[in-house]
Amino acid sequence: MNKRRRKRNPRGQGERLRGELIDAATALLSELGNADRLSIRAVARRAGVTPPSIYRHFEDRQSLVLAVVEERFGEFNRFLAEAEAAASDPCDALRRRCHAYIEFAREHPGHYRVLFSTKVPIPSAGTDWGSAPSGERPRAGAVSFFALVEAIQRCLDAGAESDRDSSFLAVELWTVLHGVVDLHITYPDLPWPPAEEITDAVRTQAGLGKPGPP
Amino acid sequence: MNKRRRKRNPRGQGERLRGELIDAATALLSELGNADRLSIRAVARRAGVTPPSIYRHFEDRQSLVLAVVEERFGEFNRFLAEAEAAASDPCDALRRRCHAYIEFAREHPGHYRVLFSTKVPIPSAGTDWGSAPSGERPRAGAVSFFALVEAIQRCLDAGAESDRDSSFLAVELWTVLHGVVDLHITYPDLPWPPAEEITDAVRTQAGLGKPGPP
DNA sequence: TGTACATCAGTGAACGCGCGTTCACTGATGTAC
DNA sequence: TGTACATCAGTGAACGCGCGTTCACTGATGTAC
Repeated sequence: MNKRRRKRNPRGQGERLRGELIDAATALLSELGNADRLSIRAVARRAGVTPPSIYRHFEDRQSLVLAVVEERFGEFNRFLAEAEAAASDPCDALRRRCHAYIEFAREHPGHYRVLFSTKVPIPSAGTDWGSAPSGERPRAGAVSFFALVEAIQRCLDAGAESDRDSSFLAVELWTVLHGVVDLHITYPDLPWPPAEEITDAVRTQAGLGKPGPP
Repeated sequence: MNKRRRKRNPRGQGERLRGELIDAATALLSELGNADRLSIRAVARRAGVTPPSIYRHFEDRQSLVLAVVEERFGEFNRFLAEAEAAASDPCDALRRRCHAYIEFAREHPGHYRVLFSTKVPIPSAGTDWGSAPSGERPRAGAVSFFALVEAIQRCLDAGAESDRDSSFLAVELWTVLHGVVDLHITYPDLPWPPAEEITDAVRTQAGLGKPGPP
């Protein structure tokens, strides 16, 4: 394919390729929606580089995948936090957070799948079965859960009326958010009502629609 | 591994292997939770047979996978329908249907994932990329959706009070059911409240908890 | 009852593929003198 | 200002693997006579 030999980065700038590899892997992951299928060789092709050059920047395939996933999780959490910024009150902030959740999944379905439908250590594409270090990664997904708990608690503190605590409500809401976006990904052709309408319905039914009387 | 040569089925009984292959594939799929990773060779090993013998019963890998998935879908739908049998009224039937949904996913997480988190034509494990016949299969998942719509309609007909129609309510409920079981699979170690409690909360908040006044 | 033979369920060897990973290497860039 | 040299980002060839699929075959089972 790419006959031209890559113009090498100047000395001391070797880190630049690392970024390009992560970008290439990100793009591929977005198309594949599955960390399993992300191969070293495909990333190398996409980045215009030979496979062995990846090993200068990542110990092995697993490390590359983890680096990419880590970045996506960061982006996801930042995107949701920023969505709250323009809110007028805690319940509005929660609404915006939920809508941002849906928007992220709609814009990046492949990444969403990798983040929230992949069991932790992420198994391998090629040959290397059997090594299953039970890593730290469930935490990464949990970060966004705890952010949701806090957002809900602020609604309750502002007077929203519910007979459940923030933790239960967060599970309820996360569940419906995940359910709606994940089913959209699996069955894009069913005649869905807008995802926001479904989650709004659950959110308001649960008593988190608006702050209490002033 | 299995040095002993398989005792061949008697003439005219060749179909028996077909069943054993589906059983082997079912067991593997349950462990893998991912149709991609189901390989012809692994199924053959599990069934105690050589890989080429599979081609006497299935045209290719894809056909084998589809046959297995079809069977699991049938089992799933039957299980939910049977759960309604002992119900005292339509709302109780709906409750039982929801709980059965959760139970199936809890008992067969791998199968659940294949059924409800795999985009339709099911891509391949080995080499054969590029062929993407946009099959008939979204329908299979949709069957269980329409059964849910009908179960909800029976609740409304029996007097349950809701300001939404059965179709919207079905989406709402399916969403929370899928969300809760799927997140349990991805994050089994989070301190979840019982799945039934979450879906019951949404179901009753939506007005489907009990039939209306007699 | 005995034998020749057709059937057909399953085998064994081989193919070409993409994969992860290793190794010794190349050759432009920057630095020391 | 000019030259020898160390650095190190990236290459090219090779490995052994499991995969899907093909092909010609084997040999026990049942049937025809």
